Amino acid sequence: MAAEALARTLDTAAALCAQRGARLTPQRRRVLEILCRTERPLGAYEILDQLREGSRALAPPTVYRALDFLLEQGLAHRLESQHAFIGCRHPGCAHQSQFLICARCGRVIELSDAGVSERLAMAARARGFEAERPVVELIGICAGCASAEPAPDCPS
Amino acid sequence: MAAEALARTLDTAAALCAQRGARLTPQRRRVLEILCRTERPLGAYEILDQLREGSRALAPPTVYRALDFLLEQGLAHRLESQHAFIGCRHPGCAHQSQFLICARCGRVIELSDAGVSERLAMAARARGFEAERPVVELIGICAGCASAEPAPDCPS
DNA sequence: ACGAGATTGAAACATTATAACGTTTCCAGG
DNA sequence: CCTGGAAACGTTATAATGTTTCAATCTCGT
Ligand SMILES: [Zn+2]
Ligand SMILES: [Zn+2]
Ligand SMILES: [Zn+2]
Ligand SMILES: [Zn+2]
Repeated sequence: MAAEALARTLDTAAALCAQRGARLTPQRRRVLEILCRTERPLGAYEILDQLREGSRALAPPTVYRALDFLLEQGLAHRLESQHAFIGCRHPGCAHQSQFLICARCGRVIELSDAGVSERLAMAARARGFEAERPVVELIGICAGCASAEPAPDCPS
Repeated sequence: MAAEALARTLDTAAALCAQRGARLTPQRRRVLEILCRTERPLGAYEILDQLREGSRALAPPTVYRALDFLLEQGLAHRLESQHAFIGCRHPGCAHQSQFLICARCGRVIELSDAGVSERLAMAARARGFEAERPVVELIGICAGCASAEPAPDCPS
């Protein structure tokens, strides 16, 4: 994420937390910044490595606690299929997300497609199931990678 | 799964594999049986524990290899949000599944809702994204648990 | 029988995540 | 200003999940 957009995202996050009485401490803010600065999703231990830059010795719970907070506040998302985390692309707006995850370049597109959410809700309701936490992730090939690469059946 | 249904599922699996030239070895068959006999999804190490009953000392790769085979053949599914595996409820029929996972009792309903699949495909296609492996899991409360328990806002 | 390829056994290792416990920091009320 | 309770943080150890590696064995077509 570009520097300006990053600053704006962090400001939005701070405002949201203030408004909710939640504390976006320096450490949590730092984790959010690391997440948002990166295009790709990051594993907890990758975040930890970046947090440690500057010779501080931090342990796994530190980063997992910060992530729990960010997930609760809707400032970050967990990609279950990747065991990784990503900064939310539109924090504040309550949203059910779907993720398009490129298996080649690792980039992620965060959607909030109402049609998909509705269909899922319908399917669940029809079985008397009350959905609380949807996990919708499509692993595949993004537009950029599809055009940059030869077709799957192209003779090299 | 009841004994009869289990036997039928295993026979179907054997027939499918034979037809494809894939080898449903005793070990793989045993893992499939463990998966299908159980209502709930099972972690790899839970399966391993059951495989070991009879004092054999098996290592993790044994069960992961069997699971890889079953996943490839569409005889089992992996629940990404649970780090667990489940036997397919309708093997043979090519299908994209969605899973309703009860957070209370652990039971799983495997859907193959065409409307959901289509909506997802549309949303992806609109972004030039070619989905290869969909992960759709709704965590929530199943009908049985909802009726058995007091409402969330019920004063105890 | 022979050999290529698939399957299995076994040990070590890598990665991801949490439990448990103590300390520090923050903030509201006295 | 004190002070007590809650939230946040530090630290160690450990649980849970998944992979690499290499050697031994089995299967099947020739
Ligand atoms: Zn989001
Ligand atoms: Zn890509
Ligand atoms: Zn299935
Ligand atoms: Zn239930």
